[in-house]
Amino acid sequence: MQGAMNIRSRQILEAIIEDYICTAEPIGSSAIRSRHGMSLSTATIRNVMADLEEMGFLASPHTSAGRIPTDKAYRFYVDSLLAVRSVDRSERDEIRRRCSVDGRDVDGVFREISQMLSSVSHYMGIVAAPRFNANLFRQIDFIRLGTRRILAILISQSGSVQNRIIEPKEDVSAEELQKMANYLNSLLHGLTIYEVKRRILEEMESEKSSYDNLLATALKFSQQAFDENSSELFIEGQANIFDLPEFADAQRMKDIFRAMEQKSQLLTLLDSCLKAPGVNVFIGSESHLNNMSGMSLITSTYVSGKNTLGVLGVIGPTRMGYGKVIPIVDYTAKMLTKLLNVE
Amino acid sequence: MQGAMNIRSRQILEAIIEDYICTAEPIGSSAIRSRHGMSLSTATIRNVMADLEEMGFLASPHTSAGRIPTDKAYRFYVDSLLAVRSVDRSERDEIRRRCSVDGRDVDGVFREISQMLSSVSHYMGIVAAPRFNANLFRQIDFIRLGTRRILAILISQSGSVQNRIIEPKEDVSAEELQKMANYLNSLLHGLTIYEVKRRILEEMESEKSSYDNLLATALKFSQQAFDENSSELFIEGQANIFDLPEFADAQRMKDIFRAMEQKSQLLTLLDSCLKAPGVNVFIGSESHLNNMSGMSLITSTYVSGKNTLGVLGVIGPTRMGYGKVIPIVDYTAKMLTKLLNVE
DNA sequence: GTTAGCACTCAGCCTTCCGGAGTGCTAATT
DNA sequence: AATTAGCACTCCGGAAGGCTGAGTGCTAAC
Repeated sequence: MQGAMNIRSRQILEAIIEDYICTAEPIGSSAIRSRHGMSLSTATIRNVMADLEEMGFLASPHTSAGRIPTDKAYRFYVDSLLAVRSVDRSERDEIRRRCSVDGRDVDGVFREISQMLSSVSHYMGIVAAPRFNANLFRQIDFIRLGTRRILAILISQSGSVQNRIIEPKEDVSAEELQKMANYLNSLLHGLTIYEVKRRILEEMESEKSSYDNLLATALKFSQQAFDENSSELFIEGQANIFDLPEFADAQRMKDIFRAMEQKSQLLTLLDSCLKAPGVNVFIGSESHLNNMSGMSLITSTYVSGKNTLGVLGVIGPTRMGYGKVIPIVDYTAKMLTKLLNVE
Repeated sequence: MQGAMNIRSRQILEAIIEDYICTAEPIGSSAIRSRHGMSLSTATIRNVMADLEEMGFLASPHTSAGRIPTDKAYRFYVDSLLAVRSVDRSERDEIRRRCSVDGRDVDGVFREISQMLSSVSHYMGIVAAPRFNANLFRQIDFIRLGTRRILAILISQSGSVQNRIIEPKEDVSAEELQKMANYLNSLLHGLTIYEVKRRILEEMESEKSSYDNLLATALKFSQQAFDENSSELFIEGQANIFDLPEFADAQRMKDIFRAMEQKSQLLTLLDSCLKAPGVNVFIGSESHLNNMSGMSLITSTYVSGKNTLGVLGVIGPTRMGYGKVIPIVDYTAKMLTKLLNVE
């Protein structure tokens, strides 16, 4: 029996995990027996539980409490035990209903989807808007706001809009700005933003000698305009998490709150998901994020054509309803993909 | 002595308020005597305190604890006792340093200022971006994202950028869109957004009969584009609040969190400040917001020309350092005003 | 009007004391 | 050899009691 993972052990592990997902309380041997109609005695179940604990699937908060699944247990559950259901009818309707763009602003679309994810899953929704850099250049506009103040508007192929305020050393007239925009629009047409940046640098190099002031200025502006921009992260429904019993403690709440406040860490993690298509599940410490112990993250990517644009997902406690949430995330990612690919 | 507010009572009230602001703990008669070098006996102080309690300036959590200032006390303190200092040198430098626009995006400016307010005050910073409606129209652009999908970009005089995705029933070519934009830009030039909306309705009415399809479509698009948009609210530094002892309790934290999550209530309050120029202080229940008991809000307005554009401020516990925070909010509002009025 | 003195109150903390849930071990049963 | 009944043991959590110290209100003296 030692070390082996026979059918009975699996059943018991599964029972514990599923009960714990519901109750958030340590599960004892008798609870398993009664709630799952097992024909085994509690003593036998205890023996199995002791084995499972030795194998690292279970832990006990203290001697006389029941068992709690470890991260390893959830991992095993997700990989081997879980029957991934399809999305419920009502959830599917809700997702479809709230995946729309008409009349919204671009950010609003992502924010809405994040909200939708949180309300459908009852955990936190998270959507990383597409990195502007990963996009194709579409158009740049310069608008003169006043003396020595210019608004640059950048638009990508997918419709993301960025703006930058630029304060040049010398004033530039509206006509000159128009010329600059025309020049840049023809120069940069059809490039990726990444290429755009390189192109601008090259041009600056060659333009330096020609002393064409207007073009030089145009390039300088555009360089500023395309300067690093952290892609936006929409996290919604944090209140959902705070209602869960395992986060009732004030310190725990603060930790989570801080983790969500520094979005850069999360972004790095989500960025790494860009390379892995489809659904990803990070359980507890697997995310390697501070303050994220006890939390799991389920992500999926949304794409446009061949480009993976961004990542969305759900953050919840490790004892989250994986069987329900995974399909939700998956379906939402597909809906968003569809939404962005109307041509 | 009954009811009267003589100098000694004031001094004692002030002492209690200031001590409580520092310690967040009920203040007893002996603490006042020792910490403020009073030549009175504790018994006398107690008599005064009893009077102040009767007048509604003090409350005691229970019989054998010290006294706590009420909202009424803070109000009296702010109105009558408080010596408003000017901003510290170092704070002023920090504010100036972080009030800049160069290279930022428009929202980024407001977010940064909100962050700055929170880090300088050690409470929460809050900035309501200008309501687009309160602005002057500058420019509209239509960009064709694909079949039956259009991106409208609206720019106001002050440089706020809004965008809307529109899904028309029939496809429209890029050239037609250009024509529409030109038409609208000339039609709406120099109007306030508010007038713009009315103008569009009027035009739609008269255009209806002429059956010029292009113009009708243009008007329909612009109507959608100018549709209601909730102005953005940037709240930063919530973690500052969660570290205060009075919010150490989990329930309290949840309440605040929820209050900040529903921004619409806060927006209504801030909107009401638009009419009142200069610094406003809402103490505790004065804000009439749910879940805002125990919190105070200090606001000021920033303007452009004659238009009051928006509101910014600081949210903290009622026992906040009013003497320090009021000048900070005031100075920041002035700096932002200055920043937006470079012509 | 002010103050010293004193009895009184009460939150906070510590300790103690159960009860209950759950365990691990052992010996009996299948 | 696996399963089970039985039992002693552990330990959390809540209830109850007691003590302390800070602070009060009142009264009588200054």
